[in-house]
Amino acid sequence: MSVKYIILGGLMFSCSYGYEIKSQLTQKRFGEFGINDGQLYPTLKKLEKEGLVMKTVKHQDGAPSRHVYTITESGRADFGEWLESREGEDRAFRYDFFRKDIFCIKSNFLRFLEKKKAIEKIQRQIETVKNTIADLKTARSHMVERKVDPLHVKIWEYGIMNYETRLQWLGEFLQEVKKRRK
Amino acid sequence: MSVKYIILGGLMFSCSYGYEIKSQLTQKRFGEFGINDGQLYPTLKKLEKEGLVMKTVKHQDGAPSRHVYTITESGRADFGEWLESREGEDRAFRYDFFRKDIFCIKSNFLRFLEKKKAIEKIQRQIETVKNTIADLKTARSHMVERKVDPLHVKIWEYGIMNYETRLQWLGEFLQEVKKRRK
DNA sequence: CCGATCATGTAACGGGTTACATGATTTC
DNA sequence: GAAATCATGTAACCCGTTACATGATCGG
Repeated sequence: MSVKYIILGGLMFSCSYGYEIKSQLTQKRFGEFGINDGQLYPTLKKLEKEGLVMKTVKHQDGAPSRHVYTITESGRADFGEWLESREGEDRAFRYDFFRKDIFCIKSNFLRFLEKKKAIEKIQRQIETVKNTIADLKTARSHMVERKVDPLHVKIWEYGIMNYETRLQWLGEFLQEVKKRRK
Repeated sequence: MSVKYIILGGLMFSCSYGYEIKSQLTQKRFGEFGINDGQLYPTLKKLEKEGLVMKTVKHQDGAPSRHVYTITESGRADFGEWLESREGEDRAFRYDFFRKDIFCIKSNFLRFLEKKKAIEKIQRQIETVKNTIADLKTARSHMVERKVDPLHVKIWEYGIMNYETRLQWLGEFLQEVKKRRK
């Protein structure tokens, strides 16, 4: 469901076409954070069928045509409703990150791994997280350079804070594992 | 895929049956963090078909039979391989929480909401997070009382740390939004 | 001429959720 | 007598990913 509103939200700023939506997301967000084609194009079609967006084909000579989508009044209404609603902001989602964080799930079963291997696994994760933080910070300074809306920068900083928390916890967790005899 | 290994990992400790696996997860993890039937039972069947677990039906008089599953050697091997592997510990997952955190996604579009409503939304989220932290801390003290493995408590604490980071960020984010003119 | 970039799509699969379906016993 | 608990399952659906498929232009 979120992809629908990521697209619709993008079209709230200005009309656009599939390829641009995709590249804006991947460029802005540094790398893997994109929409895959297999979801992007069918979603756009579906939104059109539902009357939330309107398509106009823009022919270009010497280049493939662009299917430019514009958000309709009904699309704006749908988006506005979603934005205002509490959908997805519930307490029910509170344990999500446990279930979805495979490193956390594995951590619960660390006793089934030799101590040495367990320690190595945590240390590897620490390195990964350090790299992630570095990348996020690089992206952050690019955002500041490009004078991106400070609110968007602030949201990005939430990512950095999250990974810094993770790094701190990993350090504590590593000590806890090292303390164990077996 | 994670459900497979959550089940298999549980069976590494001791053999069990569907209903018990389910209630252990929901009880231990406080509430909504369970497996739904629609996934639990088919997964158990699939694991049996793959030879990773072995089923024995335990008749009880005056109660429905229990289908008790025991992990096989091949199941242990499969689980051990997964646990040792780096599967799911990648950098590729670094932006996951942005995409999957609907409050974050909405935050990017806050300009399309009246300032007053945006502030209310953030304040509501702050309340939700405060409640979540309180609940997680209650669960934590129950764990300590029940003398749960300190490693599991430490993993639980990661959840608490995460939500405390979120709370801190929300406070900063609220200030940022309040600063804006429109 | 090869690979990158621009541009659009479809088909198949996989994992998870919701809802549906059954039925016995125990507790209030 | 109703509701909760114990216990098992299926069917349909939704969202997302991977892989496949096409084709033109531009830069090296």
